[in-house]
Amino acid sequence: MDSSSGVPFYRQVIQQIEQAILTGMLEPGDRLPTIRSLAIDLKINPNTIAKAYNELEIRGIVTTQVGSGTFVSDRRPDSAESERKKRLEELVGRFVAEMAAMGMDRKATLELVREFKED
Amino acid sequence: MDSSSGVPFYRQVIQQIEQAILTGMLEPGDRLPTIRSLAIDLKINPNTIAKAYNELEIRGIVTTQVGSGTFVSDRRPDSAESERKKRLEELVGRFVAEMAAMGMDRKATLELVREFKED
Amino acid sequence: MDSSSGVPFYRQVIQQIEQAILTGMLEPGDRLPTIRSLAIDLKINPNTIAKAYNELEIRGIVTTQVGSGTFVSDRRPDSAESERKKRLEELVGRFVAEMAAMGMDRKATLELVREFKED
Amino acid sequence: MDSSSGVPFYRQVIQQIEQAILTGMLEPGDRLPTIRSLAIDLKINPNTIAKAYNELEIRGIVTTQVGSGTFVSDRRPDSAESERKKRLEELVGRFVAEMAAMGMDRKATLELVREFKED
DNA sequence: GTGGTCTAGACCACC
DNA sequence: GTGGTCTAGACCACG
Repeated sequence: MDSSSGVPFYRQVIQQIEQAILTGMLEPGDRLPTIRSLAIDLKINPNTIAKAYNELEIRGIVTTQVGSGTFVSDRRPDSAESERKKRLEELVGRFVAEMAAMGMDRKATLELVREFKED
Repeated sequence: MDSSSGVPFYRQVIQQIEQAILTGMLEPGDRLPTIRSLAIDLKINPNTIAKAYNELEIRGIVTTQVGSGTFVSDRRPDSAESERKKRLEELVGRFVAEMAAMGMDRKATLELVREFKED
Repeated sequence: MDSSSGVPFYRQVIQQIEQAILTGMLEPGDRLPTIRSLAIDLKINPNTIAKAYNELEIRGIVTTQVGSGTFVSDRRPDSAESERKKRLEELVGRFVAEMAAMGMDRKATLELVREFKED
Repeated sequence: MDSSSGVPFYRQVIQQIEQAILTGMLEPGDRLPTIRSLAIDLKINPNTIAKAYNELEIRGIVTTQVGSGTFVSDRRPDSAESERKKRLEELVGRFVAEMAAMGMDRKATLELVREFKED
């Protein structure tokens, strides 16, 4: 959890779970950590996890069995390709705009991306 | 104004003005639109514009002359170089991570940035 | 609010709003009651209303402008056509099954749907 | 068992048994499946079946003979007509509302119900 | 004054 | 022990 990013905790949780599903770390049918255990792990309030799980359920990404847990839903992200492209487009677009706002043109931006080293 | 992006209006205003200065559309000494006229233009609350102008003034990018308006200041918006670098680093880092999360490696990411076309 | 029905308050709120949109009492662009005013009206906790509004937003039925209110969204269910069809199929399927479980065959079911009068 | 409907399993079991009695599939004096066999059949926890049978007994719909099984009692399940109508009304109402929320008017809804084919 | 986020805690239904 | 519902209250960002 990154409390300084301004991104709400529950949204960070959602992203991480979507991430895990995308990368195959979580597969359809897999059980998510219980609300309480994850809350303890992340050191945040259980209700915050519950809110994240709830949104994932409304969006059809997971399903909930009261009394037994929360599971990755079978429905695959079939919206898939088009949705994925849309999201990539959006990601790149926002990045280019932010870099431009910092005074970096496309060439300079490319240079920075190329040379970026992960910690 | 993009009300669906989650970026606060006042921050969008700030970015657009910085952008305009960077591109030369606004030059040192130029007068910015009045708070009220801009508010009407953008169809948002005048307080929101005021907040943006205020933050721009704090950062030394514009100066306010009570009674006559708000002007682009002479000082270039060079918020200390180190700070700037830090922010760029952060921007690029987050972007690279998000793209990786979508399954794009550095090469694919560069390709997308290179080919991105603004609307 | 019917506290004896077993249906959670927030779900009752959702249904009533969907209902109001259905009947045209609420139209795209209309502003919903504020969370707090509705909470007072219905004599329940504001957070409960917020939960209902939140779910409506996730489902794309309303949109929220922090600071100014919650509005009936104009976007129609743009969720990709295939996704939409799937959901409709699911909705109808479950309904037909439930009616069958109550001993109603297709003909009787159609009759009931045809004659249903909104409150 | 429909785990996505939100209706508790034990209540679904109750409904199905009431249903079976209503339609004559089960008659007074008939023996219900044992708790364990039904649990295996439906792939749910035996406690859940037990809870359903228990509630049916409280309501006088079945009687239990320890050591020999659970039997349909003589009293007919006539909580009957008014309750039944209320439930049907509710079922249809919610369905119509959900379809409306998906942008389907009454006519389109009827069409979908008419043409729905079970798997 | 608008909604958003987070915490905390109580009580319930289900397995 | 699982998640669900509801209340309460604090603090924040936005208009």
